[in-house]
Amino acid sequence: MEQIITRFPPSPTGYLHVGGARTALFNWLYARHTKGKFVLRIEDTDVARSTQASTDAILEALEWLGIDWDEGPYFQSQRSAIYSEYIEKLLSSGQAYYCTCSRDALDAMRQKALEAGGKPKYDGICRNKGLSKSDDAVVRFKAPAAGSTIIKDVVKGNIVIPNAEMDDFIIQRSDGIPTYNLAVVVDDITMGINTVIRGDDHVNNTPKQILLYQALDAPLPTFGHVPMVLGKDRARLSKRHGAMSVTAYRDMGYLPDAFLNYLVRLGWSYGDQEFFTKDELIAKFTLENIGRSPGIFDTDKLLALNAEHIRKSPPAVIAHHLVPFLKQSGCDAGEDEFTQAVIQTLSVRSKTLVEMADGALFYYDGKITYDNKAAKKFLKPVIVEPLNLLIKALEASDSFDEPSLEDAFKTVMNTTGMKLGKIAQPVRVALTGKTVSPGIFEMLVVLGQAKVIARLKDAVKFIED
RNA sequence: GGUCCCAUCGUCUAGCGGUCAGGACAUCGGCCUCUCACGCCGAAAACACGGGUUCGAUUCCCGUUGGGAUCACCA
Repeated sequence: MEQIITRFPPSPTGYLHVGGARTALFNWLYARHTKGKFVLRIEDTDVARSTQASTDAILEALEWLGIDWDEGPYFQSQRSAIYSEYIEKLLSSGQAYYCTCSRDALDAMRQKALEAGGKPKYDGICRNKGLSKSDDAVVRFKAPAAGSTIIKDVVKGNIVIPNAEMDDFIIQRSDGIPTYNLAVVVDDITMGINTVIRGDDHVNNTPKQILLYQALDAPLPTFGHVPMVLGKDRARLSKRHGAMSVTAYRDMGYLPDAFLNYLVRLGWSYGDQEFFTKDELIAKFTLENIGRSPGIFDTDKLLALNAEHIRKSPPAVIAHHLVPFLKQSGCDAGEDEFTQAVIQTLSVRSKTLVEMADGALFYYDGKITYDNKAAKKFLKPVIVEPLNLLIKALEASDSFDEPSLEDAFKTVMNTTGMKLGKIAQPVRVALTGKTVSPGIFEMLVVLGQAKVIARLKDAVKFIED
């Protein structure tokens, strides 16, 4: 079988948003699954709205997601010679023509059609005028007025669109720049793209593109239109539903693999399986399992999945993503063994990296500042004696692993008659400043003998003052 | 409005003619427990409606309703 070549063609008019990321992911996964190629193409024919900053932002987001490309990025703005060549082909074969209708005339035409209850389309008035090139002329494609065009869609099945729906659409603007439909088709032909997975919102111009393929005598790619992502109110996902930008999720402390996992499950399934590593996705992703109905973006589920990925990822991987957050909080952390040990105590109780970083700070702090309420409740004179006993026991101990720590605590429990719970909370506050933290013993081990004893002594002093 | 798409628990979904309609998130109970989590056990929760086809429809067909998309010298 022929090698699968897919593509992702964002237009650089903003950041990479959730919906775009999902179609990029589907194309990327399919290419990786089939050992094919994934091409990145920047569709910047809209000069007025395209910016370099947007391009950079999109590339940055893709890199964070781990979606890499085999070819590109190509820029449509640099390919005008190719488009001209193809437009010329269409012109000389009589499948396209120049049109000099003014925008005002066109607007009036639409207005009139609308009032008459019809569809606002171009009436083809210049079609047989045999106009030649001029400054204000656009190039239109001669679309068939009758019959219908059929899309063989791998996710939706056959879609039949009456050709009457299409008018002689513009393929080259008066400034010489090709329009979207023409540029896409020429690019896909010349780049060898044979699989086009894109959003549902494109089904309506797919027949136009099919007509162009046929006029250009080029083989049709496989089309697949995936349903849109909706917001909570069932309307198409937009800014008012919250974060749209992929990198915003990075900044909120999501793991890229968790985000990918969520995105792919929104509209694709593999039996009952919910959790996927990236490699599993590559191994299991196929077009047949893409759903046909639109899905609502659910941040609760994304959060739950993120928590699961945090729990199941190797500490070294988490460390890589966590360290920037730690540094942002002003702590000098590296992706070292200490940080990884810290992560192991925190991963089961962190839903995001932001949360994890927050819970990790006390490990790195020099001096602990006590939460007021916590100190008031647990750092009281009655606990001074047990704390001193504990300090003694810990100083006497020459190993500092969990069993020996448990022994130390038992000694204190036996001599004071206190239960573990009564001792653990004050110790927790002494070590972390808070009433919530990882388990006492695992935390002590990571913190180490010196820090633990110092902090306990600080606490005793704090109470006595 | 024309055209196109879609329709299973609140949400994501499994199901591909015969199932007690399954799983996950969220919700609500309980267990575990040094805090918080994790984990475990349990509860509640769905086939939009109406016609067909069939011995039998969640499943196939048609219609209704509802939702979405799109109708530019934007992509």
